[in-house]
Amino acid sequence: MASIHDVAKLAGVGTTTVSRVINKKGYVSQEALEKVNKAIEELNYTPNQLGKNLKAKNSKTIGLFIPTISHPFFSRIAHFLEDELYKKGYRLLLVNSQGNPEKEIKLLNMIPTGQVDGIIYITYYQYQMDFSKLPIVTLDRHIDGVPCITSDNYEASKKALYYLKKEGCKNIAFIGGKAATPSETNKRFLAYEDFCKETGNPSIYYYDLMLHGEEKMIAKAFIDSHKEIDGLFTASDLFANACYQTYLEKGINVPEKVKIVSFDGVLNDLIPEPKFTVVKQRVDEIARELVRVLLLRIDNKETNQIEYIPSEFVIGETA
Amino acid sequence: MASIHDVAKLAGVGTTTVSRVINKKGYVSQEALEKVNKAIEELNYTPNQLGKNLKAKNSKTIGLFIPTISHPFFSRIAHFLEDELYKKGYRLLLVNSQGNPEKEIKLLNMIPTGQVDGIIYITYYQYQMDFSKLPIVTLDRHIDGVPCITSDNYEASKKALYYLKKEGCKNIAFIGGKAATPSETNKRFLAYEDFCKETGNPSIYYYDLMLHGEEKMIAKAFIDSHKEIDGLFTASDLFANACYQTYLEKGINVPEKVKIVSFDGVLNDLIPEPKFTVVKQRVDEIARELVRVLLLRIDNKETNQIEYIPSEFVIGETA
DNA sequence: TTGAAAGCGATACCAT
DNA sequence: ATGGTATCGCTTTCAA
Repeated sequence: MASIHDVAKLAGVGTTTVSRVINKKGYVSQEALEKVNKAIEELNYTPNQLGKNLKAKNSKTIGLFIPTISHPFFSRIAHFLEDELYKKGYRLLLVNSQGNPEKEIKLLNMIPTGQVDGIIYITYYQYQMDFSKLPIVTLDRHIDGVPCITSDNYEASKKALYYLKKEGCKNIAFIGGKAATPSETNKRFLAYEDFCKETGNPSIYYYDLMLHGEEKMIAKAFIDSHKEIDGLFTASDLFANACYQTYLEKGINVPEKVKIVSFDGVLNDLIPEPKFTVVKQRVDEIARELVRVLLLRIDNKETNQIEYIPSEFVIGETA
Repeated sequence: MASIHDVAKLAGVGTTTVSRVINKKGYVSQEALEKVNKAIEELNYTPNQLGKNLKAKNSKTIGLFIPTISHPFFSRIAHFLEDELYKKGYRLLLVNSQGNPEKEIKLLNMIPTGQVDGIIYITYYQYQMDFSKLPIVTLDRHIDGVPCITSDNYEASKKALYYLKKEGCKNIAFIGGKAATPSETNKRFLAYEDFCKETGNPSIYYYDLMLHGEEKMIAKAFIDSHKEIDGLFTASDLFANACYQTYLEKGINVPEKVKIVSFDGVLNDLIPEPKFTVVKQRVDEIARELVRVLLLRIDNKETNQIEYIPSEFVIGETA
């Protein structure tokens, strides 16, 4: 592989001149320019990024720490993140860490080793580590001194709940998983609690630590023991789908007998029917903000501690 | 940030000795070892990977070129790829390139620039570029001189079709998208054609270039104009789901009136019901082989031109 | 056992 | 306008 020295030698100029040509920076005579370009062509030369990285002390790469890319919400956000980072001249390095906290700790080291310039942090584990000086930004999760981007979980949930009430539901239930760490997503339940207090709606809910994949089982047991439910607010699309299927099996019509509103909106892009009525998170906007704030942080600029991205309420066929 | 020189100076030894300690390589006296470790501790030193990369002329990073990570099959394969690469000491760099061939061409450059040591190539675009000398491996797709890993599309499809026949279907149809480039996935249709010839099953199919997201529309039109169908082999889970929903709307019972078998199996992990009867691709095995073969290639070792990974036939509720 | 020094590939200061 | 040279942080040869 040819290096900048080979090009310089062949062109009969110094490496500085070659560097100037490559980066279109500084004064280069027409004559030198042509000689250098010819040499580059001839040697099929490509500047080595590793050398640049070392000199520049950055890698133009961002790490994405995610529980698993194999989940529709996470893969969607990853998609937009990669797009947005590419536009800003960065690459995205993917790290799935669900079920492997050691891996996460080990790879957090990619910041001091220079392999990544910063990290977008979307995972659950908790350590006693000080993140506040690191170039990190989180989605949904609260970590001391680390900026957090999140949807307007509370307001959007309230809106969804009042919509169900307006549509005539008298016994609105909540079903959703609880986050293991302090997270904005828990405000979906908080909104439900407040809604019950405000309106006198009976408090009927499932809200606990759980694993992905258990939705159907939980939904079934919950629905079986709560025949009075006529409105359902689910904290995720996967739960909404599980509930919808459960009612379908029982021959209970949705939305006539029971109305369902879900928080998320990613399943609608994947599965054409049923079109769920959802609080749709603006995944593209969230990704854009995560990137914007992280790059500010890398640049040692001031950032907000937390930022709320407005979601959309989309009426589908389930409520 | 402390460098190896700072450590050497503080410990009162040469950089060589520090390097030996870090990499546990070569002879180091007990005394020197302790001094170095103490200095490392004191300076909170972490070896810089950028320097290592430059010296070693590799980045221990593999690029994954994928149409979009936001598709259940691709995100699943990405999950397993990252896992497997991590075990081998590599990182995964993600590139979504659907709708952006220029991006793909530009980033292919990460090989000569040293940003990635190799590429796992799962996209559709076609250029007149010679890939045969590059450290690349593909999933499903044929490119001259590039190793290809794929499922046993033909045999598995045949098996699925004969299963439908055995279950009593007389009018078995095929529905699926056609790949724009030479790809093993097209053998799903080839198997159907051969099946019709072998058994005298009438040839009823949709097989054309299409976009993700059009499944429902296509399925509906196809089913509307082919009332005779009593068995359906779909080339993807998203199609199977679209067909299932269409029959559901029409009040036609699956699997009693129409049986559906799908190729893929990723939707079953996401959505609990219906449990589709599927040819389930061994995504974990595929990922393992992609990594194994790519690393061989990077190492300039001989590899097979193509490798078939056996899939599993899983009986669910739709056939 | 140890360390000085060269070298990986690129950039940039500074003199010319 | 141009190029010699030092430098980024690390590994490795080779001589001591």
